[in-house]
Amino acid sequence: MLQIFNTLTRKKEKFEPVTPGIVHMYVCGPTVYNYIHIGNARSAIAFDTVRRYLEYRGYKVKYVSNFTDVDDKMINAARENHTTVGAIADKYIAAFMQDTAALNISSDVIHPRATENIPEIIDFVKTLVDNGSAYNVDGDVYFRARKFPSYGALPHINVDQLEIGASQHVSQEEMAKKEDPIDFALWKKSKGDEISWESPWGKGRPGWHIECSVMSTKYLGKTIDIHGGGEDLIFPHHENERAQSEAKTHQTFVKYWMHNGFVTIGDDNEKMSKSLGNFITVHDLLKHLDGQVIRLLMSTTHYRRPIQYSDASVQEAKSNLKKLQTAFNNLTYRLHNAESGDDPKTDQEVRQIVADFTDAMDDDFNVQNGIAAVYELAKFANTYSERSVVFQLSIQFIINTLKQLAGIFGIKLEQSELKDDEIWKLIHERESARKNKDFIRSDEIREELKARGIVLEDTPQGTRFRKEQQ
RNA sequence: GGCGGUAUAGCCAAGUGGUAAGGCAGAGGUCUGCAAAACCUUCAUCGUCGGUUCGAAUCCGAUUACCGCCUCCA
Repeated sequence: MLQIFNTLTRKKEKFEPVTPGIVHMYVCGPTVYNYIHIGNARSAIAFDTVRRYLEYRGYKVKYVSNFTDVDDKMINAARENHTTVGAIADKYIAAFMQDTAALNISSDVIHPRATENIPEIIDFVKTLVDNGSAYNVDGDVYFRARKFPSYGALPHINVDQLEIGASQHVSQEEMAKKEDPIDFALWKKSKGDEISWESPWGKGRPGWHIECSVMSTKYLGKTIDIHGGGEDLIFPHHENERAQSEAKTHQTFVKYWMHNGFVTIGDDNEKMSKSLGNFITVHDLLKHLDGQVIRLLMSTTHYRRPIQYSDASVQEAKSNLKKLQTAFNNLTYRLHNAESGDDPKTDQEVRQIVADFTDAMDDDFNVQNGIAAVYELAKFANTYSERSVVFQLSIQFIINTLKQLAGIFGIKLEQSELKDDEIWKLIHERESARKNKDFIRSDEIREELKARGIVLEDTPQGTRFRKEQQ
């Protein structure tokens, strides 16, 4: 039985989607005014891993993740670069697609943009104004938060105990306009020449929270199964989404709220964020690091725990990735020297490991126990592939299983191929040199190939090769 | 000030009452022409203090430290 920790109830709950067999999930995406940093990547990876596991469990998943492509930061970025908000968005959305592809995040995602849903946003806000949930003050529209009975339930806060302006991000003018300090903007009046749209309240643009409510309900329906994002979004962003959505539809907005922990960095494990300026972009990281390493590091940390990003954690992920690839290579190599048929006892042991994996992952995506099962399978694979007699079908079964389970973590296991004839010649030359006990020549060849990134390994079944990763 | 999270070996980390999974790094070994890879062995009493219990990392109380949120944030 799959259980998910719901931020709203702070409990693990049995997962039962609204429609049996189908999961509707929405994950808050980035504001596209810069390259994404590894904190953004963490969120995308965490929920992509959730998605892959749900699919493994047989669910069909419809996945929506937005791009916030208009807000103060977008406007400032456009101004600084003497270009348009749209151009900034296009540039960084393209970069986002590249970066997330390198992290092997599924591309089967609907990516709506706020600016492409303006009429729907205006309609949504209009409904809230009409039913008394929101009010217009001279072109700015605010939501009456206190009027929503359960306001504060998601973040578990008592509205009266909020320290007004604690984060020091709200201007005096804005405070003066609101009926109540906790009210939040649905629609922002245009300040002169900045990007804007016509609306019943004059020229303006959407507030931040409204886009997610609009796009979530538009693409996935009034009640969705999973809504995800970083834990910094719990309040106010997700609480505001919940309030405004339910004030409009009078139905539960989200069944399971899921929030991922932060990526921390530095000796004091400080949260990585764009505003703190301590961020590493995925774009830069990929220049010298295999995306699969980052993927493994992040998908094997439980989504609610912080990830300490450091040289040590990257190194560990590198080693572990290599471990998986090696086990896969060892098996694949041995496939050529296997007896036909299968070995039921081996298959049974593999199935047991898969059962352990599933048990772990069913428990709120307990990936540490899940990956432990995968490492056990890798060890089992290595031991098996060194047996004197192995069976093709069993090897193939282990390969398929290893590939499938690693795939849930976003790790692609593929057979490396050597297309270069010259390299093959050298490998064959070395084999005959070894037969003639000409170890000087054979070591020479091994060194030469190593310098070209190809490592040779001698086994009882012959010489095998692998490409050395960077 | 309010709310929440975390504290387990050098590092990452599992574990919700019965005498501490797994991984990385380290050490020793097997295998190998030498290697590589793999495999085997080895490496902690769970922040501190007190309590409950036959028995606690696990429950209760207190305490300390670090991190996060309180309308920019994944």
